[in-house]
Amino acid sequence: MIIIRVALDVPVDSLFDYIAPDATQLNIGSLVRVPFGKRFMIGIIMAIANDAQVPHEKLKQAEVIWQDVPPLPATLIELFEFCSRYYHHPIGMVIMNGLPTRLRSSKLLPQRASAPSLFRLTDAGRAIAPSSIPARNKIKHRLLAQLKEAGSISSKEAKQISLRAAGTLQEFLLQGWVEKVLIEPESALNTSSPLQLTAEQITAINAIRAEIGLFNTWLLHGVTGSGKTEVYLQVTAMLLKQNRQVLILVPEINLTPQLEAVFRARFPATYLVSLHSRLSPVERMHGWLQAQRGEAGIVLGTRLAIFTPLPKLGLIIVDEEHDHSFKQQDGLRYSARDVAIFRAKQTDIPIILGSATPSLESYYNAITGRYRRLCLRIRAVKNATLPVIRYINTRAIQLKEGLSEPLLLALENCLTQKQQSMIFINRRGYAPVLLCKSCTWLAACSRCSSRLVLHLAQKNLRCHYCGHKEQLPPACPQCGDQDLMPFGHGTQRIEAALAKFFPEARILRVDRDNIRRKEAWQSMLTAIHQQQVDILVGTQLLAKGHYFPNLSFVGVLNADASLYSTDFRAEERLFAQLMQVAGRAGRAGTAGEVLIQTEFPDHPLYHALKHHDYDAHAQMLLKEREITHFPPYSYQALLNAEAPHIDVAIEFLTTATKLIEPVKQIEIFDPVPAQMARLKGLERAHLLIQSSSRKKLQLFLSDWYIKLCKIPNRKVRWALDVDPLEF
DNA sequence: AGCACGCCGACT
DNA sequence: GTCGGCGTGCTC
Repeated sequence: MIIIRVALDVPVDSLFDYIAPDATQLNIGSLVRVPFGKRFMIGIIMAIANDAQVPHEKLKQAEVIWQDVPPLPATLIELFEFCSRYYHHPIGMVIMNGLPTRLRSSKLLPQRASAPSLFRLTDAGRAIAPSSIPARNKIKHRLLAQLKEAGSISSKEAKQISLRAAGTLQEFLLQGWVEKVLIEPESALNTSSPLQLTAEQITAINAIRAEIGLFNTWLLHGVTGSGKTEVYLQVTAMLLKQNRQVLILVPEINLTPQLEAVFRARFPATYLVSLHSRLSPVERMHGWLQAQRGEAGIVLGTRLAIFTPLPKLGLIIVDEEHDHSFKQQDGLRYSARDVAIFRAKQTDIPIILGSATPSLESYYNAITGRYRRLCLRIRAVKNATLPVIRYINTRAIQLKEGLSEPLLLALENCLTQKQQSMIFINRRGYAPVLLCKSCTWLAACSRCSSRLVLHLAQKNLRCHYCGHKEQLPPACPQCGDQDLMPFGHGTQRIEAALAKFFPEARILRVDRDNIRRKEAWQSMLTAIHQQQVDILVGTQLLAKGHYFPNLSFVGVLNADASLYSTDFRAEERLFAQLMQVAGRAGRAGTAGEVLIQTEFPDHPLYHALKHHDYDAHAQMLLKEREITHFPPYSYQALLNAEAPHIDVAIEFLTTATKLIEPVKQIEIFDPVPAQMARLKGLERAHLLIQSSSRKKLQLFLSDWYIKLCKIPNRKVRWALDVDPLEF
């Protein structure tokens, strides 16, 4: 009897044994449908054995092995196993987290989608007179017409004519009217770039190319506008020429279309697949399968794309590596950047981490020699200099609707000179607080320990943490006073204020509320580029990776919020954000100016920012981290617990600490309520574990995790977060 | 995670 | 007498 050991999507850290289905090819990594309890599930064959590890009477027979999906490659399974070990998460759940949902559903066999192929008109096809085809056969006529005009048609173009065109093309193929042409890998090394490369870019490209077949973590540290993308493109070109695949990770869905367009334009003959959570399940599955078959030369996606099978992988690029959205915050709490580094090492290929403001972890690794840093200090665009940064002390000055006189003046200047300007405020909605003038009431979320944000346009109050919405009350629910006062400023309020101050200006607000619709952001970008906008008002969405050629002024409001935060990474994040925002100004020949309204203009962060001195600031933060013994000078793990009542969560954590025998080099902190103590109706607490040795921490966690699973677990949901970013 | 089994309170 | 609350425990 042959036994297969199967990983399933259940929160149990073990495999499940089944009798192999009769007379089928058995492969490790194959998808298999098995009976589990009362239902059926999809699992992965992890091992094949002669004997089961459970009594024989318990064994059931697996139903069917998916033949249409090739088995997961051994290296991908290894990657999953690493994640399971490192993040202490059941292997089955790790694997299922990495597979497209459509493959996990037990719906039967997915249709095969291939990379687009090219159909070229043959001489026989050219000789066909349109009149010989019945007029009612519209698809044939249109296909033939297009073929005669262009000489060839890709399956993708054919699809645009009609969804049934693929069948018609097959008919043409059988009749010998067209022939199938393989799309060639990048035939020539495409070095023609629109710009003259800077010396720094050339140095970086040559350094990476010189060791293209070896594992290396390259930290591409380049100021905004220094042309990091060009370095990615040049190295990618080299690998595509060698018929290797390139994986590119970007932090946000909003950034995929932009980078996708750049890569598509540079490598028109390479098949590019983009993978992110906004795709339909079928689209995602197809992209994944095309990558697995090696048909996709470039895979570009968000963090989930790190788990794509890529048989010919030759390079990984992580753009904006410092971005926190590479870390998944629930389920498998992995960092796609860190997993990417493991994967590069495993495959023995280079990985490029790109950023204008590297995470302190990466920066530290670079200066200690674990990573190799390549610096781009000069902006690649001719005549573009870094913007001048000035501060407005808001404690010494009167504000009008949250805006200072110098800032309004600068905006007016831009308007008269017909240049674009931008106001950055990291707060959506109209006002972050709504309070009653006569009593103490303020609008709070019933499910979270948060304030409700006033959204005046929609006349409602919203919780930005759980998404709860409620109608704006006409009067104070506590004392009945009708004088409810919005306090503080959000994007909507600033937009309204600017409209009042500059009635003739064209103002565009950009925040999450505004770009919900799929195409909204794209059309806004077009409007900005066509200079149909004078003043942009927006959140950090505006700061990330976009190029606004006519933008010469940036105003920053309310940046101080995170200056004296309890989160030890808040300052690092703020600095990165401000560098990014400042980098928007003055890129193409126009001198840029940045004005920051702050109560603490003397804060060291602002000093470093003024001189665009990332290194000075990073060195300063590193000193602090060293003294306080925080990452990168220590490694952390967080045990999170949530329960209907905080006491229960704390009690669970206290029990958890009691399971620990004192271990050298492992620091255990006291259980404390989380920053957002209440979220979505549950109360949360956590416990921090810290060690200067990653290895020691891992050993400890492995042992502890087993014990944690055995705690009789009433109503407490808990999870381990290794290398946590949020507390 | 699901899903069943199981043991105590208010209903046709 | 049963319907149903969700506490406990298992799934190969």
